[in-house]
Amino acid sequence: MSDLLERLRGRGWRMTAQRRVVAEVLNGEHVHLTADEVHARAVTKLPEISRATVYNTLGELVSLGEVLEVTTDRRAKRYDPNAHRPHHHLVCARCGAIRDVHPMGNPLADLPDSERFGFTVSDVEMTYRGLCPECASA
Amino acid sequence: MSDLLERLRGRGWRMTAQRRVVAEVLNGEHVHLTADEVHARAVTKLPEISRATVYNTLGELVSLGEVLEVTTDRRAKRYDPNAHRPHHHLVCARCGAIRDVHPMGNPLADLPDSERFGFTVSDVEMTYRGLCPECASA
DNA sequence: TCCTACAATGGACTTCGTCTAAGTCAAACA
DNA sequence: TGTTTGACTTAGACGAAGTCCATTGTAGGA
Repeated sequence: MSDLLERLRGRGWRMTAQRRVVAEVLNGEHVHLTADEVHARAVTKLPEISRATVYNTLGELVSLGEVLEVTTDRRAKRYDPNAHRPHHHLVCARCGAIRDVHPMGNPLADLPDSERFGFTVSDVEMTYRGLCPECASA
Repeated sequence: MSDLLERLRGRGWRMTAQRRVVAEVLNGEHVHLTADEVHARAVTKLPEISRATVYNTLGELVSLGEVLEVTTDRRAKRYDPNAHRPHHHLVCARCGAIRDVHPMGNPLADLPDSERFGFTVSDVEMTYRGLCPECASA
């Protein structure tokens, strides 16, 4: 994750304690935290950090392309640091657990011209839904 | 749409003016209204209908499987009466226009076992994004 | 060290949606 | 047809998630 900090500094990001802490919290595989969860963890490292700053910093990381916003339900947005490798999501319908997945095939090619309505289609988001092992056996 | 009203009555739905109006508003192809838009249109036919009733009725139509909830952005949920034929959505990233689309292929089969993490996968939602003809030429 | 533009703060505000208590009415039944 | 009753509707309070803004603080360059 220090690569991230380096990259950000290289882009002219002013480095502050708050931004460093937010970047540190967003680290790992299958990490999909809400803004409030990020805030809660950031507070343990930097007690005076405000919610607004967490929102601002997450928004900046998203527009820099370093973090993805994930919306799997109508609750809070989640932030996914795995922006380098394109992927989709698998969500447990009961407990909300999320996994990053990499389906085969090319879904963009699966949309015929007759179904494009003249749109310039550039991207597709897929959300698989089901039950995780724990919820399926419960 | 009177089929819908018949089906609902057959399921023991108490028929009220409010419910009839909501069902009438949700009629057509490529209809994806927010709850407030449904309310605004319902009010022109039945001025005293309340927002809460529109929310209640939409929620009931969704749990009866007659209407789908669509979330294409972080704004309000949209309600899609095209629940009979499974489909996905194509969304304009600039103006938010939505079209129902039917991609080829079977995206569920495209998720290898090694990418299922033990989940029982039952469904997939796809959202294509791009620019509609008007926004692309602007 | 000082300056200044950029960042952080906290609280008010907005949007979307849910809940509640009280009033109303569709439809079953006499 | 009139009565009755419990489901339906209403208005407004409430809540969660997120944005905005005026003020205060500070990173990093001169």
